[in-house]
Order: sequence, then structure tokens, then C-alpha cells
Amino acid sequence: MPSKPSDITMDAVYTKPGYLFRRMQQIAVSIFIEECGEFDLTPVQYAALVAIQNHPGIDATRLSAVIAFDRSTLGSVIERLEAKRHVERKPSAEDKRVKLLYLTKAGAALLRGIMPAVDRAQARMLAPLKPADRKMLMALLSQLVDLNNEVSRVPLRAEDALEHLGKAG
Amino acid sequence: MPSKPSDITMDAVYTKPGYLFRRMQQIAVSIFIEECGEFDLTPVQYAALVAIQNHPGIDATRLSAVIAFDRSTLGSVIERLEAKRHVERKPSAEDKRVKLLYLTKAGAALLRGIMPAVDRAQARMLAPLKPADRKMLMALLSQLVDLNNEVSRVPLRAEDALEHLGKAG
DNA sequence: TATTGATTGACAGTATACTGTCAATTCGTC
DNA sequence: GACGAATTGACAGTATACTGTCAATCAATA
Repeated sequence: MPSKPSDITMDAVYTKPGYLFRRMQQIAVSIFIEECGEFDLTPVQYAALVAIQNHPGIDATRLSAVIAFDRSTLGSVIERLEAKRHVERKPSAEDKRVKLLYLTKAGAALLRGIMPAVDRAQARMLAPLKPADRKMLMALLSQLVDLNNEVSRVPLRAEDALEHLGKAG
Repeated sequence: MPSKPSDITMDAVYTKPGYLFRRMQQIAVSIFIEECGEFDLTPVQYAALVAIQNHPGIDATRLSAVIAFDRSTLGSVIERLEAKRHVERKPSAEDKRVKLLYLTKAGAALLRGIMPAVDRAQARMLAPLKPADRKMLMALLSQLVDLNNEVSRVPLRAEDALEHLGKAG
């Protein structure tokens, strides 16, 4: 067996969760773009559109909590969605700081149109695994993401939690 | 049960592999930075250093294959590592286009020093799961990444494959 | 009511990631 | 040896993600 320059081999990278997560994310984005490319939407833009449809009139800060998305990044994402006429920003009457987000008709139509492509993409990501293994992987990953939720800069604050973050929160 | 503005709910995002992969990657990077912050290395810079240590005199194109890393992005990563004096670039005598990569002594020392922090980070990412579940998740993810390898722009070409990519390949 | 503290969106700066292009160079082939 | 194809590193452009800062605004309270 040929000796290595040191005891640290590439296994110090390849077999580690951090590397596998990065690599899987790379692959997932690649598949999404392949399947949904004709709609000119990135995975993040898609998530934002879905969240705005579910919460019409949401503001950027709350949106960032709903999709676990950095507030700073979200600004440019919304700008791009606005430039493509999928989203409208209207000033709030109650709070002059806030801009409320709404889907345009075109945005809602796009969302309906893209769903089959998104479904294909999601299916392709797991396609190489046996059905039982897909279920297992998703279950474990859901658990792990949920249990690690507080770690990242922008923890997910799902819909239910948001109801308490209004005037009262 | 209150009705939603449409049939598309946030489950169209939360429960899907693409979202979970993005979220997990977010969390993993966050943990890595927390544990290894004092060494001023990102996960990608760490992977590059390990690969260069394992392949002294590798060029940027081969390095990109060893860590499944876009060639365009890699340029700036190497620049930063060079600016921090962890890596040296030397012109090749055989091929004037190529710049060969080597760890500096400081770079090698840094790599030894950071290992415990990296191990802590990797452990923390999976910590919320039971040991058996950690094993299962890593096994499934390794499989999936491997089986999807050809999908992304820069498929992983591990060390063995590289030996055939030299003059003969 | 005046002040303090928190929130909101905007911005600057850094670091991945990707697409695409380009010139210099090398290689395969004739 | 010349010529077309491939490789290499560099660059421009776009899109996440993060840190941090700032002014405008709002809320809480002294």
C-alpha cells in the first residue's frame, strides 16, 4: 500500500457529514435547474413565491423566518422576483417601515405551471435510492434539521409560530 | 381547519428533499464556522487544504475534480489561501499553463491544528440523532451522493481516478 | 411627551457556486 | 512542422449566504 504524505487522507473530507451535505446540496440545485430551467426560477425564488402565496401581505422579515432565509440575502431575491413581475411590494398603511409582499397574477400562474417540474426535480434527487431508503433518509433528515433548527443564523419559524410574532410578539 | 389561499401550502417546500438539503447545508456551515472560526478557514478552504496535502503539486483543474468543486470558484479560493500564506503556487516546468499547488509549512501546521475543531464540528452536526441513526443517515447520504455523482457540473473524480488523468488520460 | 430600545429595510463587504468567454499553451494528427 | 482541438487559468456576470452597519420608524416607558 503506497504511503501518503501524512496521516490525513481524503477520507478526512469524503466520509464526513459536512462534505456530504455540501455535495448533496450542489447536486440538488443542479437537478432543480435542469428540470425547472425554462421557468427561470431558482430553488430559493421558488420557496419565496410559495411562502408569499401562503402569506399574502407578509413582510420581508417574516418571510425570511418562514423559509429560514437570511434577511440580507432576501432583499435581492425579492428584487429579482419584482423585476420579473412575479411579486409586488406595497407600502404598509400601518407601519411606514414595512413593505408588504403579494404575488402578481403572473406569479401565481407561474407557480401553478412550475409545480410538475418541481415535483420531477424532487423525485429525481432521491431516484437512485430504493423507496424504503428514500423514506428513511427523508425522515432522518427532517429530524436532524428540526433538532438543529436553532443553530443557523435564521432559524425556521413556521406559519404557526408567526401568528404570535405580530403586534403581540 | 382554516382554508389556505390555494392548494399549495408550505409543505410543498418543507417536506421536500431540496429544502432539507439546503437547510442542512446551511446548518452544517454554521456549525463549522462556530467550531473552527478561530482558524479563519471556511469548509471549502479546509477541503482544499486537505486535498493539496494529499496531492502536493496538484494543479487547480485536478484539485477541482478531487473536491468536486467548480473551477471558476476555485481560483478565488486558492487566491485567499495564498494570501493567508497557507498555499504556494509554483509554475510548472513541463507545462507553462499550469501552476502547481503546495502547502506551506504554516498551512500544514494549520491543518494539524484545526483537526480537533473539525472533528467537533462534524460530530455536532449529527449529535441530535441516535448513534444508529447517524450511521444510517451517513450510509444513505453517501450512497445518494455517489449515485448522483454525474449530475452536478463538477463530478467528483477521486484520487484513484486522477492517476489516469495525467499524461496518459 | 421625550427618551430609549427594538424593528425594518437598505447597504457594504466577503465567500461560495454557477455560466460563459478568452488567450496562452499544449496535444493529436496529418 | 503546421494546424485544429483540447486544456488551463483568468475573467465577467449572476445568484445565494453570511457579517455587520445605518437611518427611518415604531413601541414601551419613564
